[in-house]
Amino acid sequence: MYKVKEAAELAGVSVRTLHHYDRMGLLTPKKGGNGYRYYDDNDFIILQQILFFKELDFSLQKIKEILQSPDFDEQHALQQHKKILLEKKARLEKVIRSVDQSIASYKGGETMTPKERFEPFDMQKIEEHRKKFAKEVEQRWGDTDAYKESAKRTSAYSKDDWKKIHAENEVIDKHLVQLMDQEPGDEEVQKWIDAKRQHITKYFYPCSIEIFRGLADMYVNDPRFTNNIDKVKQGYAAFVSKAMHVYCDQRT
Amino acid sequence: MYKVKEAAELAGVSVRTLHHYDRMGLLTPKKGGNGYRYYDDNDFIILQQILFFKELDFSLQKIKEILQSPDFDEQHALQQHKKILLEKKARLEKVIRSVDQSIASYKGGETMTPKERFEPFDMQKIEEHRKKFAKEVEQRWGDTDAYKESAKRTSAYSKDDWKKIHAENEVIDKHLVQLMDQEPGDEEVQKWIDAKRQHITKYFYPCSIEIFRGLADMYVNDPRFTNNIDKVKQGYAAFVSKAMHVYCDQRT
DNA sequence: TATTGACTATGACGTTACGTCATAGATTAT
DNA sequence: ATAATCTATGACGTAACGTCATAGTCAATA
Repeated sequence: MYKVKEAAELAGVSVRTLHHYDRMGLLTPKKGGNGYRYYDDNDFIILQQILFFKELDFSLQKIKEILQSPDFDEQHALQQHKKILLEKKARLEKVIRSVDQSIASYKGGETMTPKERFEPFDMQKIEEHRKKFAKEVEQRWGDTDAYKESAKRTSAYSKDDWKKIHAENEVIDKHLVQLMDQEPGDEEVQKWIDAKRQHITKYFYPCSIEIFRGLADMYVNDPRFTNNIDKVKQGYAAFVSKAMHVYCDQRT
Repeated sequence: MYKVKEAAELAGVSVRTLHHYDRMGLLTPKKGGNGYRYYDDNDFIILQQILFFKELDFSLQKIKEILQSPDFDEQHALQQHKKILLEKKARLEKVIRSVDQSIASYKGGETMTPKERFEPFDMQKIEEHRKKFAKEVEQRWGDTDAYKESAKRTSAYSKDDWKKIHAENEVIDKHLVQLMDQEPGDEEVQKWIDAKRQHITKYFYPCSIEIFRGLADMYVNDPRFTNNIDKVKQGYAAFVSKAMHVYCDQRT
């Protein structure tokens, strides 16, 4: 039988935390006539379980559900939770790479312009764009397996994966830049535009014509995106956008 | 000149977010006679900078400092911030491995007992223990370089690092188990106890005699820890604890 | 035994970055 | 002119406690 402070010290948490758990009905120790909380061995076991799931980054609400529902599918919950953690990690890795690039820019010489600050984010913009459409898709077709699949895929790339993705994209851009004197409807141009779409489909999500057209618009309408793309070559954004529209028109 | 909603949509944030930034003085657009907020190109540049640093996981307060202090050492801030991110990532990876182990335990057969739930956490317990001491150390010697160094080290291990650390530890345990019929003060035993201390020093923190003694006590007093250690062999925790005490006694 | 110091309880506000109403005035479209 | 849409401000809600503030309880000391 330990009183709060002792119990808290043994478990390595704060007194306030135990108060909190008590109040929310997560861990309710016996109470003496004086109103004091007394923690016994059983309470400690529960507390350990709480801390366990907390380590796994579950919310206290979820933990309450887990510990208080005897038929809770813990296995499934863990699987689900792992996915979330992997997504978190992927996001973190993106962020770290961005910071790295920022640092590198500094070392490379003069201060970054505001525009340059956004360079590492081209792929993120694509992601944002996808999410917008994904919301619509979700509302239209619900939480289909295909949709889930694509959503899963995008958040599992490693550092090296991203490098590869970027590299492949550069190849496509290089070819298209060399074709900028051609008509947007030129066969060669259209071949590479198709490659662009395949690239997105392969690494991000099934890029439907609708979505592709949306991307084309974004290329010229979103200044952040335009600037980014035009870095490849002046006027490249407009050219690609036109070519993409031709591509989409041919397929509807 | 865009009104809030339009501006919000262009930037991909909510109207409430822009209200919020305005109120906290982070992004204050021009206001019309009707009290409406009007965002111009310059506001968008600022907003982009805000979003950039937000991606980097800075708090809005920090962002305000960065954007409003002309002599802010952005370079240094980025370096510092990267460290924090790497620590975050390391913690995340720990958690993911823990979840993996939990899942594996399920697949390995019967349901986990509460005790077994804590198995993956031996290293974390060591970490907790270190933190306790670290706090004292910090109060005694302040934020010294040596302390910072050791703190940095522990949160930078990769998946593979941990594997190696575990493997090395197992080797030590294996040898000690085979020496369990010897006296705790036996020379061979003491050699491996020293190896144990070196192991901790190498991978975690300079393991002083004081701290090592604390660990010895923990081995037998913290049931979570004891159970974990006794999995190696029944009675192993007590044996190691005794041997560690002998080791420490010899050195004070 | 009275007092002091350590501990306990409850209550309530603070934190972060907004989300989500609620209320009310302004603008725009029909 | 009326309705639909947009805008503003204000205020409460969120997660998991931290941090007082106030007041009662317990154990040791003078």
